[in-house]
Amino acid sequence: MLYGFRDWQPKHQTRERKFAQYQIEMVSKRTQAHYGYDEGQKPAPRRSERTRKPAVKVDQDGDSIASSPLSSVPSSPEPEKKTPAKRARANKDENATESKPAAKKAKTATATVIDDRQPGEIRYWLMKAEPEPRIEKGQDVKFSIDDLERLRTSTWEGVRNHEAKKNMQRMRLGDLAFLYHSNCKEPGIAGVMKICTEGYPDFTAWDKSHPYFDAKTKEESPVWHMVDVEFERRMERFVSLKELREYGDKELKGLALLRRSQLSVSPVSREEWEFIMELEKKVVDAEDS
DNA sequence: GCCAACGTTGGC
DNA sequence: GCCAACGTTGGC
Repeated sequence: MLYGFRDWQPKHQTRERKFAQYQIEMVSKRTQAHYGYDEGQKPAPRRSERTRKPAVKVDQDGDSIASSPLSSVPSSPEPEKKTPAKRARANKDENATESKPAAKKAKTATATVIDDRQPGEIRYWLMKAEPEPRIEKGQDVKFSIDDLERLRTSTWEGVRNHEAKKNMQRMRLGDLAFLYHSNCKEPGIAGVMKICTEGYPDFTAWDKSHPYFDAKTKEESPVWHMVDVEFERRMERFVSLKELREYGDKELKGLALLRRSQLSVSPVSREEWEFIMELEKKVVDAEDS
């Protein structure tokens, strides 16, 4: 398993070395290829478990750590958007929440984010992908539950919104996420995935040929981060946005997907997660979809 | 294709 | 720091 880029020292370490700092168990081929990972040298699983500090410092827009070692971040680095991004185009809200007041300070100081997760606690997320073909810089950025089922694991690159990135940085190994189909004929939840690496720099951001290239960022000081995800299962039945909205003023009143529709990576509370899992089991009439 | 809701940019 | 113009997301 990858434990993230906490100790990453961008200027002094080779890519291979950086990669070796991870604990690897289930990592997408793309990540393996990028960091020169070789099966034969798989590091022994580090059980030491990461010790998490109670509080972390993150700059206001959640960037935390981008230019400095992640050490101060509770978790991992930040994610990004788009390759899979294909997945949803980025989100924008990040800054929204961090908002201006915070932003101002951020430049000069860091805001403290409390990592109040209990030991062993799992958190839940929703990540948007675009299942229908869309060409960006000559490449099709579509990504659906079918693709993930075939690949088994995938990077989740391409997120170019700070708030979404921050959410990815808060992810921990073993967290679960809904794969949501967006910007398509029938938007809704298509499957469940497991987070299999914590955040690390999104290497597509400095790849000129990549659809999600961001000319303003550099490998020496990554701004965007991503995670790797693992296919868990398809939903037993597709749970559409329309159906979720039926509970928008009740059980799912606080669901970020409904309240912040432009955020591509958003949190789901345990109650919301369990409610949606129950919804999945419900038998629906064809016309009811 | 339309358009609402935001986010970003840049002039002042 | 304000705010108009513009760009993007994403449902419909």
